[in-house]
Amino acid sequence: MGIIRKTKAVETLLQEFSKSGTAISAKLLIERLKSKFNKTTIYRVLDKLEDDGLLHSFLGKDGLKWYAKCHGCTATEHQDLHPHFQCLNCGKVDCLQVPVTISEIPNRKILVSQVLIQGTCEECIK
Amino acid sequence: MGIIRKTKAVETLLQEFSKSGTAISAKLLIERLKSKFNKTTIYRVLDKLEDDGLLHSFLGKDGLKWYAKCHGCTATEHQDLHPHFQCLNCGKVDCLQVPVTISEIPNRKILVSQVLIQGTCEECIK
DNA sequence: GTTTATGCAAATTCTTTGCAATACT
DNA sequence: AGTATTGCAAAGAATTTGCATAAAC
Repeated sequence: MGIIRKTKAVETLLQEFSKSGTAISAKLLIERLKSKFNKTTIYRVLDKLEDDGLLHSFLGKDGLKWYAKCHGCTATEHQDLHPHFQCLNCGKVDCLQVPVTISEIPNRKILVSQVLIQGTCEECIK
Repeated sequence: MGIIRKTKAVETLLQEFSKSGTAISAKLLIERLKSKFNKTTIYRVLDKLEDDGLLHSFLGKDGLKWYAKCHGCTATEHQDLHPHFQCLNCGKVDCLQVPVTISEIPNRKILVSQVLIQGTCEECIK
């Protein structure tokens, strides 16, 4: 909630997502930016960016929290439900734009759906 | 791997899954069975049951490991990829039998897919 | 100047490991 | 008897919290 201040940590993290295009785990970001920012800061900024609809998160089978850029989300509604693909060989997580169809479920209201597909990625399949 | 001994812990855990029909988190099982078994035992038995194709696991958005009974899996292949539904109100996780369609992804080999749908469950929607 | 973000250390939470004791076949 | 399982305590790993300092608006 609230306004996002354009601090160094916020800008740096947003840059990481812009230049990568894939999902990135909190752990990886902490490792990558440990000379510049404290891990607590990274966790807090990621959390805030998610709150404000700039990132969305999901848990990989590795138990780590992964973040990716949202496309068309707002602070109140996370619409960007694209599936994620995690390579079981190299661990990389990509955002996919393939459609996932989930039929209506009687008596239940669907708010969010999280699809994690696992397999072998483009690089590792070679 | 190896033969599953029908120990009390194994039998008790399998019973929990039989009588519930829903997915159950390791944490909940530990809480529920803490007078009978050590948490280490519960983690280890769940792990073994998964290895042997009797249970499968996934991570909820809560960061907890959830387990559910497999249908038609073997120790070598986990075929039971039904989606899970987690109620954001009461936290309960159900196994659903609705179909999920994921189209082929070029240059990638799909091995596993995990679908977690979140929303409001039958009870909480009333 | 006031509010919000940051860094550090410590605490939390879930899960795993080592090892001696116990139970299973 | 021999092997796998169990319990307990301690270790691990990721994340969160409290609080004083620093930066943003």
